[in-house]
Amino acid sequence: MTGSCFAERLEHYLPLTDREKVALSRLEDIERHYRRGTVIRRENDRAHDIFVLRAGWMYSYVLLDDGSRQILRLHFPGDLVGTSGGAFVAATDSLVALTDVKLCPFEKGALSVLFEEHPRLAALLFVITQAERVSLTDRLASLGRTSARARVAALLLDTIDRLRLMNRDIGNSFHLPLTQEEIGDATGLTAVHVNRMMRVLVEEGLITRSNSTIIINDEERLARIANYINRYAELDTSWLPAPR
Amino acid sequence: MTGSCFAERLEHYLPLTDREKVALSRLEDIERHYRRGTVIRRENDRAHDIFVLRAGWMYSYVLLDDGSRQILRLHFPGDLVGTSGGAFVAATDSLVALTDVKLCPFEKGALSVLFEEHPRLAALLFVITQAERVSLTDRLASLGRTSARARVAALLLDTIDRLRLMNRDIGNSFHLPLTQEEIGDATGLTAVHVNRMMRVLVEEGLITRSNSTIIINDEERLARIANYINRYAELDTSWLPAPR
DNA sequence: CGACCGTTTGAGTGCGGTCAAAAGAAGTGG
DNA sequence: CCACTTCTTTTGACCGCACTCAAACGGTCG
Repeated sequence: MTGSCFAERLEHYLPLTDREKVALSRLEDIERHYRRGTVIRRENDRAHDIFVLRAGWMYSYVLLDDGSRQILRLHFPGDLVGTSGGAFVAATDSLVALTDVKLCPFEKGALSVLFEEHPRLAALLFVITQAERVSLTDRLASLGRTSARARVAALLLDTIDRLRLMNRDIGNSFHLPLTQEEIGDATGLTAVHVNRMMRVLVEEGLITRSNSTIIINDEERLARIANYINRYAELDTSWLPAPR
Repeated sequence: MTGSCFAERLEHYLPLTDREKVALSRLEDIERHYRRGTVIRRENDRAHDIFVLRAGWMYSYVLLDDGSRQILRLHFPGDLVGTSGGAFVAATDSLVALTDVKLCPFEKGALSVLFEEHPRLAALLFVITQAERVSLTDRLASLGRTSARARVAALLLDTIDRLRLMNRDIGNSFHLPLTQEEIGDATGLTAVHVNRMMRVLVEEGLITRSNSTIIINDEERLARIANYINRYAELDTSWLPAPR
């Protein structure tokens, strides 16, 4: 164990050298704890830092002029969070802790060292960023061209597949600490309609709910109605430079 | 002039060294021409190559099971196209030429050299990828939380701002070679409703149309109703490593 | 135990979709 | 260069999915 959560995630795609692991562990020198509901950073705040999410769930969102909210992405342990700070002086989105979280902030300048001394890690970072971009385009198609029922289904599937990345033995159920309001803000629906769609999925036997635990009964059929593709299974790392 | 279209784009953010320019020009060694309407690459094709778009417009899209199409992004001269190929063996989207185009394909392995020998360029590539990711999240909020009228307005504004990146003296008008069907597929609307919304924008005096030329009469008000932010104006390159 | 937040359900509305048809523009072949 | 076809735009009438508003119910945390 290197103690680096991010290294652990990256090793799913590629075995890392010791030097690389040490470099990555630098990003997690500082660990901070935040309570459920804490706003870690607001849109337009200065974006000095990027974060490694070590434990707990977060999400990023934007508020529109009319007061409505769009949740841009859920974040799970092992994720790099607030990466848009790498491109802009001011944060483009807000970050909230959905559960209690352990978060490791690092200055974006720390990436500079990575790019200079660890070209393979930098390239892997690029690959992962591309995968996230593709995941966003999947959601774009979901919001633009699929029904409310399909959007809710897609959110559930995306969530379980991403949880599986860091936790192999999840099976077909997981705890979902999102309110229906939040599911609505992620899928572009109202809380009321999310409720109805969840009930429909239950009635169709596709999922089961008890409290905030979701059981996915028929993953294949759910994926078909949601037009969902699991993008996280396999990345192409064949072209990366040699490790240092 | 280096002859590299991509280098020219990057110099808007950062003056490049001669060595860097030479490295970038490698990516444009091969230039191919395609006619308007040509499908350059289909979803699930092998994604060996990434492209520099030298001239003309393109777009990337996905088809859903029910036959509907979501246009994921428009591409303009100076853009890197098909970058998702960097992360996946098979293409995640299809690429089509909207006008006649000049396109420079390069193997994704060529990026490896960039990461090893030009850390600053690699980091700049990372920055630009992040900016594109943010642009996608803006569209996500647009599709998820804004009206049809606002979505069409946002598409027009995003287009003109991106054209301005490579062509300073565009003013407030541009030629839009998209059909209303295509605008619909980009904004998650039907062609019929796009037509209606365009007419509304004209009636409100916000834009003027003649043939396929768009004049933006009141950019500020249009941006307000569209909830639009120009993300391309300024990127934070302060943290990048030293050039080589 | 009460206050609060989230879930659930019902009734009615409206934005954007669907279907259809006609007019206009652009490409194609003789 | 014209006749024909096909694609695109435009407009009208109607429909339905998802939204709004409202109220009741249930869980949870001071």
